[in-house]
Amino acid sequence: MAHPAQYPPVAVTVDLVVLTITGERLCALLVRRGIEPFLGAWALPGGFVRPGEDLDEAARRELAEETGLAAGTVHIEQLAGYGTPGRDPRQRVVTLAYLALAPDLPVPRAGTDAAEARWAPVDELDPAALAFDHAKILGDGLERARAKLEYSSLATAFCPPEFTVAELRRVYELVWGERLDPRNFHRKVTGAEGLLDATGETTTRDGGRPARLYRRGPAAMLYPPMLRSRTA
Amino acid sequence: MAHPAQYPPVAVTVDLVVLTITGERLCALLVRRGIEPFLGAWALPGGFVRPGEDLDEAARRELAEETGLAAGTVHIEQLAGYGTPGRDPRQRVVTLAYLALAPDLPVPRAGTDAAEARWAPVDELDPAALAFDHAKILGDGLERARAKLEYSSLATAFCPPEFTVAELRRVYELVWGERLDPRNFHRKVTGAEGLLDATGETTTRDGGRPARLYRRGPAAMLYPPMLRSRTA
DNA sequence: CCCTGTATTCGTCATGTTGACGAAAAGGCC
DNA sequence: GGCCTTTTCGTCAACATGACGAATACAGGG
Repeated sequence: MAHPAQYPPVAVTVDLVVLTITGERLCALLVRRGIEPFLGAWALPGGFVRPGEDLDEAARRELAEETGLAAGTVHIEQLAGYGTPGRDPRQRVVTLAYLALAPDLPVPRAGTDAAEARWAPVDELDPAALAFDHAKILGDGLERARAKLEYSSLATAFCPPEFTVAELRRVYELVWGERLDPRNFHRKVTGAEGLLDATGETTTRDGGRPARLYRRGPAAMLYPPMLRSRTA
Repeated sequence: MAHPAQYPPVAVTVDLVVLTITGERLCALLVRRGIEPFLGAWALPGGFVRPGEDLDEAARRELAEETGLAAGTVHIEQLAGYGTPGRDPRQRVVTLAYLALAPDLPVPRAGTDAAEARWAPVDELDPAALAFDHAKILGDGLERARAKLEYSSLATAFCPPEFTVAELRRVYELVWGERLDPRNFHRKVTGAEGLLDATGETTTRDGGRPARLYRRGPAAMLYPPMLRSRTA
């Protein structure tokens, strides 16, 4: 390992793939760039890692800045690193992408560096319009989220603190873009140990027969996994 | 996004978790550090990303330098980024860790910056003795490998080009540290579509009845997954 | 106040997969 | 030839899944 000083400096940033479900759509948080390069283009929220700041810390700070969201209520995890030379025309920039999942959020506020922010439905978004290599990062984030729904309790991160089985099912349906049988889904998730904690309350906000309300259970993993239909 | 120049430079490195199976053990490649800090301590192989070099490219280059191995025969994938301030006492260093899996390899040669290199059995390795935060990186790499055996064809990356079902089974047993029933394992992997391509040849190198030889099939994913026994 | 519509929740049944284990096949070795 | 080893093929109960019927429990409208 040679001494670092011989190499030109590299800037390190974090970028966020923030996903939420608003109404009937899976949406990603985008900000409109207020500076060059890609001035005016839509991009993932993000920013430079500050001196003395941990990577996770930087990601949580950026999330709070862009969404005004307390970090306690959102799930956040590292996604991957991207550092292809030339991905930022200004200089060498290596970015650590993070995946954040949140329940239905209010309209995002514009951050300090972003002229504007919006929730973009992922299925009607033109990936080529995104700045930098953010289309690839967003795609990787979506794939990670889709895959993790299978074997983890990640889907509950899209739900408010108390939710019904039907609301959880809609998370799966919207993220996977696939319809699931309500009865089999109900049997599966209520049978999975540690996934759901019943509150004892019910709600009729979905119409029809009152549905039991649940909270996130202690289990992080879903066993046995809930497998997507393979159309192989 | 503010301009990068206002922040002090950050060095970017790649570190490698290289795993192989030698004889009856799962081993990780370690190098003894020839310079400060942690002079004389064991560490994961790695080095600085060069200007104009992609991250994956840097990982493959380091792998080749440390093992003398053609990149074609080993599986390599990005693991995670680590950038906690102070993880390198010299300056701020963000590292991108990569996971590499290889079939049984010759004794590694010492790299340019490493005084010495060895295959360390992971089950009798003192994690606290590793330099930097390499114990955590190694642990994350092991967990990634263990998890990916479940739902991918990754185990074949530990095998030579032609292998028997029993050899593939031993990969699972050594990585998971768990014994698997030979008959059920055989049924599972020979039934998994696209996982194995029969060569038509057989071998008796494992003793006993001649075993059919297979090559890696086209499938990257293993469906349905092979689940570890949950001792929950 | 009853009737209808809607969504949840509980069952049933055929099908496929897993885990545990018996037993035959096919070589090496003495 | 007899024995040992390991692979490979079957069997069977337990379990999970997919498809679907049916009862339950509310809201809303006449």
